[in-house]
Amino acid sequence: MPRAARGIAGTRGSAAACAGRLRVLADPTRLAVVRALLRGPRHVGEINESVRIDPTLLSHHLRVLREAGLVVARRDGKAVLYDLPPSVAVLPAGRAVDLGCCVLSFGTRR
Amino acid sequence: MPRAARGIAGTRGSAAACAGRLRVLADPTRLAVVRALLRGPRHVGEINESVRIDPTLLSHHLRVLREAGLVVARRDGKAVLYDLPPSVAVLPAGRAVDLGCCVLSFGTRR
DNA sequence: GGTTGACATGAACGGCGGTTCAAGTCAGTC
DNA sequence: GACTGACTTGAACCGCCGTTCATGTCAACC
Repeated sequence: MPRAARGIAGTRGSAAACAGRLRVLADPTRLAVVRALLRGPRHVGEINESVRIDPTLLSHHLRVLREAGLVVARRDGKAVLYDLPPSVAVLPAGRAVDLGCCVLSFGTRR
Repeated sequence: MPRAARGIAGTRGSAAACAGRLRVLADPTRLAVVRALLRGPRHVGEINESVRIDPTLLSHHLRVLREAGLVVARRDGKAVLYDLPPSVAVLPAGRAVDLGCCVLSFGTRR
């Protein structure tokens, strides 16, 4: 288990947990994934149209996000559909994620 | 220069820059420092009353925050006073920091 | 049931980042 | 101007994290 996810599990609600979740998002790929999912559920292939990296690498990043509870996955036929769990997506719709300890909101542009 | 700060300097405004700034905050100590400064300027000694770590280590973290532009320092006699630059501290007063690419807001409790 | 397409998982490598230790700077005080 | 107090800087260690390569799984299709 990655350090960030383990930190979250072990210290839920503490400052360390907050830093742990931020650490999960402190990666361009994972941040791009979350921002893509803010616009709605996406298959892995669709996500990769945004981030454009080796699918294996994307899968690893998705695992980190999953273990941090920042995304959820479910099978959709041959593909897998990723989405933000209700606890993470907050108003204003498609513009912010709730990390529990803090809220990360993105600008109106883009 | 730390990777996070270098990433910011080299890719201002991009997703990588955003991730870089998040990475700077994705550390319990640095997060605690910023949260302490949200309540107003503090000397290093005062900051350390919040975070309780080796002063040398705190100094290193403060340097990372400085190089990321998330804090500013100025001499105050024998001590050094740290503060959030105006561009970073945003409304609601003492509750959020503006990273340029996104805004990080903290809950009302604590 | 074999094949293909779409992802996930495991192992291993390399580099960055947090920490520590030792030394340096800067400003007051005697 | 030596001394102390408050930080800062530099070098070095080492573990974690992002990446890659190789392999495994799961579902649809023929």
